[in-house]
Amino acid sequence: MSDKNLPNQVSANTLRRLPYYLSYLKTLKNTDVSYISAPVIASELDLNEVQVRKDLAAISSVAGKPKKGFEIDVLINDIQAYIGCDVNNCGILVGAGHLGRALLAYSGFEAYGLNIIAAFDSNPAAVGKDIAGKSVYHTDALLDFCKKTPVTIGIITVPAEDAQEICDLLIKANVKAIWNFAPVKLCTPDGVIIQNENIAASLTIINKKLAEQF
Amino acid sequence: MSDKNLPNQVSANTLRRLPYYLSYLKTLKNTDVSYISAPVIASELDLNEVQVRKDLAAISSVAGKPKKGFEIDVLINDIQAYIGCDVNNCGILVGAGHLGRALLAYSGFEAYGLNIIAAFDSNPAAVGKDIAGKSVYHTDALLDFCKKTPVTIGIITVPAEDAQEICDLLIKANVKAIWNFAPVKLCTPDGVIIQNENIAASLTIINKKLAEQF
DNA sequence: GTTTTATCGATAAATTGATACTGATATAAT
DNA sequence: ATTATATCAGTATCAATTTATCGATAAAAC
Repeated sequence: MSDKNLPNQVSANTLRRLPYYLSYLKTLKNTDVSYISAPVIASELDLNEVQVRKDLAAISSVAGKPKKGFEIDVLINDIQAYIGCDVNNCGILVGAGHLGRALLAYSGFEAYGLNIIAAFDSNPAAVGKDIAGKSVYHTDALLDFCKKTPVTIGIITVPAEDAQEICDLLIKANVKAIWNFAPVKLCTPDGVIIQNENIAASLTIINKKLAEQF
Repeated sequence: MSDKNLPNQVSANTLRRLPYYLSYLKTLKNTDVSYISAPVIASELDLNEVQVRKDLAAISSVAGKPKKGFEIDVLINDIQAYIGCDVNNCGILVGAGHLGRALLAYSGFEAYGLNIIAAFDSNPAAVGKDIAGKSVYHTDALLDFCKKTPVTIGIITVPAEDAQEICDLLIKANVKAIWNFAPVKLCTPDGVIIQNENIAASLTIINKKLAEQF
């Protein structure tokens, strides 16, 4: 049973806020304060005080102390543990275009438990290259690669029209989760985790707000 | 007055779905069908039928026809217009690291009305380079640049600890919106639009789902 | 031309997430 | 030691979003 004393139904919104808490708490680590209260976090991060308390209660087993707040070090540890900083998932990336290369080179994912170990592309010009110390193989080699080295997370950075095909391939390769950067809904069997990253959506929101303002 | 016959309070969630509608509708353009119904879109995109209808009603002035649905071409046009594909916003990017370079090179933003015209970095090694035809200048030159060439959108891809400083600089340079890729809450005066892009959040969600499953 | 039916649009219900409120409690001040 | 107070945790309220229901209607079938 996956029974913990923490609620196992934390909303995606809460999850989204965790990295912000973490980043803020880390800025306090160098200072001399060792406790932080929910109202202070809330005002710094422009959130509601109760919301902060609920978020923290959901992911941390430690209780806050009246008049002082929460112990910063403990909070940092709990958030990191909850986020999965301690896990180590192997990932491969398919589509070594601009976006793909950037993600390959980006070093921030290790802090969130993801280790991208290789990339794949069907473009002969990309195959064989080395990006940030990671090799780019031909997509045809993907299945064999995953037989030898079990991969948990597949990252899709191919154009929208190719995304489903790559998705099918990744599922055949037995990945447990797919992180999809193409703006398309992928068809997947039950049990495979899909996380859509939607950069265009943010631009849409910006455009809308800009248009509203003027 | 910014009065249209469309509701001007479309939720962020709806906005987030629009790119998916658009991408799906475009796949139908090559086929021989010219009408699409809300139930079909819903099942393809794994959404609720009513939700699809509401989203479309919010952004399109055209009515759907019983037994047929919505005219695909009209929908595509309406979504594109709403998203702001037709606008042309000038953007600059600060922080020509891995992520920054990727965004510079990524060609998909034009389709959403954003044209990144230059990049800035304080690292001498990056200054002077050309990335995807766009020059990287020193951050010190940012203010002058924006005086000559008005910039609407500032993109922050610097490390978390430098983000606020760059944010202040961009505001001094009179940008109207800031697209922030650092996982920190930025302090800004009223009137400046902030859109946070939070790649770490997605990883958090994936990790959580993976942990739940096993 | 009439009937059947898929889909629409609108309204209502339910769910979810955010915010406000209240009593309890540990810390700090007197 | 006693009092005052900031903050916590839990409960209740409120707002927003999603989902369900229902009559109306245009297209298709007969």
